[in-house]
Amino acid sequence: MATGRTHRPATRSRGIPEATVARLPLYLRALTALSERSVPTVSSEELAAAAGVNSAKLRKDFSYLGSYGTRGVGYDVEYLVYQISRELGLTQDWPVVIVGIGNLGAALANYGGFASRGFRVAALIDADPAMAGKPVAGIPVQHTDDLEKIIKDNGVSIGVIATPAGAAQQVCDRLVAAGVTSILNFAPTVLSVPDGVDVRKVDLSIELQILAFHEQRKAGEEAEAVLEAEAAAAAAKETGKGPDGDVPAVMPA
Amino acid sequence: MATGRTHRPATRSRGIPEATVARLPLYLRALTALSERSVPTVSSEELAAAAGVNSAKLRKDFSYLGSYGTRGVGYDVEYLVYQISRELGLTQDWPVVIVGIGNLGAALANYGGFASRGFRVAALIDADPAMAGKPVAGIPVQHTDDLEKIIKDNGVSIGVIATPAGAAQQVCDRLVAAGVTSILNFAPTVLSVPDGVDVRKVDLSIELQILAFHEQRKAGEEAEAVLEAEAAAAAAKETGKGPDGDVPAVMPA
DNA sequence: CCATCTTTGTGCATGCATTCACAAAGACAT
DNA sequence: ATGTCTTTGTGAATGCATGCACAAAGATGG
Repeated sequence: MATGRTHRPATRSRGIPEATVARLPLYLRALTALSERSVPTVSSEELAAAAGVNSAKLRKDFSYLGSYGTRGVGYDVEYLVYQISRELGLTQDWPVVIVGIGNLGAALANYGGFASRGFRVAALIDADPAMAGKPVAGIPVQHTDDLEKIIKDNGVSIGVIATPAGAAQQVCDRLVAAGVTSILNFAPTVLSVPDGVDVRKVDLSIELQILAFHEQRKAGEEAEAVLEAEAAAAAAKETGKGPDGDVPAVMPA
Repeated sequence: MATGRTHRPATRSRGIPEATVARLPLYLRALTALSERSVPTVSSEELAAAAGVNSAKLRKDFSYLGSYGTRGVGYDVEYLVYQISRELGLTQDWPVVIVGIGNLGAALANYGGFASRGFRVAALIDADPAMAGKPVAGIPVQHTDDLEKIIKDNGVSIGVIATPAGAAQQVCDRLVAAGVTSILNFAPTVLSVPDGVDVRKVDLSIELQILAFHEQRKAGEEAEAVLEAEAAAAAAKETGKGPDGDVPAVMPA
């Protein structure tokens, strides 16, 4: 942090909970869709459904922003879009650099939703001299040597790292030294950064592994249920009594 | 869920907390790196540092898996790699399909970390007939028409959606109907799925918006700190007393 | 102007996650 | 063996997030 304080002692920070912040973009997206359909107002129930959360949570989330709803009616869509945008800092322009223009970096550069909401790809940077000058998504790739200058000239404070894992920490260090204070990391590494720099991580392989865990659990439970059912059937045969009714019926694989 | 029960009543599920599951891949990656360097054992402190968490959390996480450590020594790296892999279901092969082979889909297909850990790209699927047959990452793209057959023939239970937002729900429905029970969604939409199907979402633009929020907050606090410092300076001038020592020194921008 | 009906905003209870702090376990030296 | 030293595993305390349930607010119709 620029002041050298890690956590300033709760001075006035209106303190929107992190979990709420993470949902605001979701609401914003749903609201934008409503706005495009010229829907004037929306109830917490409807909006919650569109955003995939429950309505009590949504109302509590909004309560942190202030009282923007009208009882008996709902929320004014346009007004709420504006308030959330402002709260998220999307009413200003955020220049972003993407470092590492491989498959993923190129995909990110081409990603439309990037530009749509206050974010602007200010530069693409790659370590491969052969890439330099080549346009990707209409933007010429620049060489890593100029990283610091690019950051400073464009006033960039958000950087996206899409390099191989091995290069990520080094790139990160240079970004931070040049003044970047928020980093979105796609490389499969834990980045270490000084206090005051935010890092968010997007990791393909981790997401898949979490899915695999649940997938396995589901398979295991199913097998277990089959065993239970068989045991129950055997017991029934044994004692002459039926199953206790609490065992779900399952088709043996 | 195949049994029709949404939450089976805590029957035996050894109940590893979700937050822990989400960290296991992180530990696994750190452990794999250690394993490659032939490090035999590691303490919770060291491993925690490598994974970017604190050691108490790590120990508690591992305690859900069982007692695999040795007091006074630490954890056996190889053994732990095996245990976590098994717990995550990575000792088996998970065929995966990627639907939507645009920039992002292609990047995912080319992503190495994909194949490395138990996951195998079984097929690439796209709605564009012009793509059909074209190889991406060495795998020929197949047409959406054959989606159901592909899923069934390959026994796929995990699907990755990298289509535009508009197509995502429809693709999702077809995947689920064909037997997929875990979905990794890159499209910026809320997917609705029946009970028993897991969805995880990766959303670029949401991550950036969260960063923007914090970035703005930092800027705001800095400005506020400047104001405070100025006020304090003014007050000091006024009363002849110095600042109270609790106000951080700041360089005015 | 009053009654009714809808929908918000929030106090409260509950449950999950994190962190602390320490006793118990074991290695290792003497 | 015995004592020391390291490091785990875990009870207990705290803090955060979720969801319920309802009172208060306001719209709307008669």
